[in-house]
Amino acid sequence: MAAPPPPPPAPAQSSAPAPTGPSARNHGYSRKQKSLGLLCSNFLGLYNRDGVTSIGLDDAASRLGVERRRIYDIVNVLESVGVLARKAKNQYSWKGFKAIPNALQELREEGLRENICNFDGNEDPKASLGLQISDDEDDVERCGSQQTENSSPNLNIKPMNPKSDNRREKSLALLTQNFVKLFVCSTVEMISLDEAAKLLLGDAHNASVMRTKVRRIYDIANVLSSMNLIEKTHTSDTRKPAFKWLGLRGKEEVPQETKKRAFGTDITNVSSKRGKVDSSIGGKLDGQKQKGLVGEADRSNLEDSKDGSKSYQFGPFAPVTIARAGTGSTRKVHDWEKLTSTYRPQYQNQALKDLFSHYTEAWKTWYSEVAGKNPIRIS
DNA sequence: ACCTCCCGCCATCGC
DNA sequence: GCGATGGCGGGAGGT
Repeated sequence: MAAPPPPPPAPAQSSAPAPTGPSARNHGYSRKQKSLGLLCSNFLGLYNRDGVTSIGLDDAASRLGVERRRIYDIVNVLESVGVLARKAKNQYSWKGFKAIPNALQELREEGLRENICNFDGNEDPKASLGLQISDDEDDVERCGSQQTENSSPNLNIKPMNPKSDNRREKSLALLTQNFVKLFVCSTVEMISLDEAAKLLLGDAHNASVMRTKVRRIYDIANVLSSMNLIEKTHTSDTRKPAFKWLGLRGKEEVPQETKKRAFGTDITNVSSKRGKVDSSIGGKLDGQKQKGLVGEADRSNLEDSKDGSKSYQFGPFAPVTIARAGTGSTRKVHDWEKLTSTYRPQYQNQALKDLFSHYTEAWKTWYSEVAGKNPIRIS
């Protein structure tokens, strides 16, 4: 792989238990520091900048201090929404957030074509959602097995043979796309976890299958929420976990970071083993209040952005402040059609770049401090 | 006790 | 045969 930057005592991919140096401190280990969402935020912070066109998985893994397996996870969902495109083995090309609108548009069209949509939040979704969500096991009857295959340019994973199609069918990427279609193709703004699970799996006749899929949904949701495409919440009534679509608009309300898990508010996934904390790195991070690199930069930029009197709309990273636009209580924010056409153009504006450069600057600063004085090098 | 979801084993794929 | 991918679910942290 590339010259491994000295920083993170490289958590061995999956080798020996890497005896965490001097007895791990007290700032005990916390899963939050290793969430997929956080990892994704860091990943984006690392690569979302000018000049980055190609991303090497090994490079990403070592920079982020995680094993490849985790990189595959985020890369798969990022690819599903167009941010990345597989180029070759170990190589992905960075498309950036500006590619999201198109990707979503395509997913939408695809979904409409497949007749996935139009279910109303309240009704029994399964009925209307014609998702090609065959449940495994007896799924052999994959519908069309290719629907996803022939459209989206970068949403796709190569054309596979019918056999591997089976695998593809259960892939995180497909699940992600279908999950997104749920929102993009309908007018619902919020979908509860189990609703989503059912929609994406058909009625889980099998509890274990369901549990597994739910795990996947959590995975997906974590990265999507780190991009602010969705927000984790819970149904007002039942309090059941749910996901709110933020899509290309902003949020209208600050997602209280105080919530259980505030993705993108902490930095790094440095240590590796569960139950361990890299004393050196972890400690420093701790001390430096690695907080908010992403989340905050994000938010603060919102400020900067408002200055950006330039009429530009924020995308996934929409500043909370700005997003307040339609404070209407009952906004069924889903004029997708309008949104896409409206946002697409603006997406490629300078302001967005500024926002991210600021954002990455913060990361860089932290990185060089914590990780050792070495500047970041993008492959 | 239930919810979340990290972790890494191991089946597959592609060469 | 081998490295790259990534499905999958055990089980531990979080609430």
